[in-house]
Amino acid sequence: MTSKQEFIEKLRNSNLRPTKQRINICEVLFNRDKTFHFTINDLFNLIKDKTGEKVSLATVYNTVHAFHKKGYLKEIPINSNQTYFDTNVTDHHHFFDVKEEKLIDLKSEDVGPIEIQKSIPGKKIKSVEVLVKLED
Amino acid sequence: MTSKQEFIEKLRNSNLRPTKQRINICEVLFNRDKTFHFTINDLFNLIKDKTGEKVSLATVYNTVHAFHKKGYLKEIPINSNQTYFDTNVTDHHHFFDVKEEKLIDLKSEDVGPIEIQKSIPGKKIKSVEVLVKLED
DNA sequence: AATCTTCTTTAGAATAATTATAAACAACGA
DNA sequence: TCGTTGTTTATAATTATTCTAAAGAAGATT
Ligand SMILES: [Mn+2]
Ligand SMILES: [Mn+2]
Ligand SMILES: [Zn+2]
Ligand SMILES: [Zn+2]
Repeated sequence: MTSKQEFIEKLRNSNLRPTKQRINICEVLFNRDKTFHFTINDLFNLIKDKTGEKVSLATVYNTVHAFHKKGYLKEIPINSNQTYFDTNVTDHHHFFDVKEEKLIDLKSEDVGPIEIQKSIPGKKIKSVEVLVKLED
Repeated sequence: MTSKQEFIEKLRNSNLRPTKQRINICEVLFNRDKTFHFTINDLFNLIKDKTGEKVSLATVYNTVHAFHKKGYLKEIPINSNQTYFDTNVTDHHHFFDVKEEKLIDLKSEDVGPIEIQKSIPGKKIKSVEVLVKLED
């Protein structure tokens, strides 16, 4: 499988040695067709389910944060008791289904360009994110 | 002072009896010119500073959540270790100065109307919020 | 005002997400 | 293979938030 080499590359780029545990984490994170929105706990449970091997929670946290720092994962701002991450690291917006606690990607076309008409001296814009909360 | 009557009204509308502690909380929350962005801890410390009286942390949490439920406070979605609230409960967007950890209001005109061109069957839009992160 | 009922305050305990620790272990390069 | 450096893991620590229950205050009733 070619993907394992990609995982190793991602890990090396993040200054992480490619260990069995980290490859398993990559398997769950990146071996999928569509974007993946998750909490650390989601990921932790999926690793055991999908690979049959357990990885410690500390390793999951550490690896996710290394990927986040490197830019392989995005953190989505939501007020929840858990932090949400996203494998889609491009600039994009979200629906958040409050009841289901699920994130859904919005394409840029779904929202349109956002022009910020205000600026703060000495500061520049790092990101612009739209969060659309959904209810029943 | 007329404001005390307003505080009592807000408290009653929130199904809270107007106690000394809650009036002090209102004093810090609502007796100001411009919008106030805060964490529970900010508020907790300001109460002691500005009124000279201490209110227990539990009471601050309870009162803030009652106001939030009633719609007198807004919760701002940010990934921080603490939850941010806002006395400006109108629909509006924010700058977030990542370094200073400070929120700044954006007027609707500063962002322009946002038209969401996608919908999810059975769900309706509850809110649309833009968060613009600022860096140096 | 005295009394009764219901709500409130508070200190402290409980909970839960995240981070830190340090000892056993694994990857890497020589 | 050996030595070095990075990694895993169980477990403890930290921290924001919520819960608990006893003592106190507010509101209603007389
Ligand atoms: Mn996404
Ligand atoms: Mn605001
Ligand atoms: Zn991170
Ligand atoms: Zn709330």
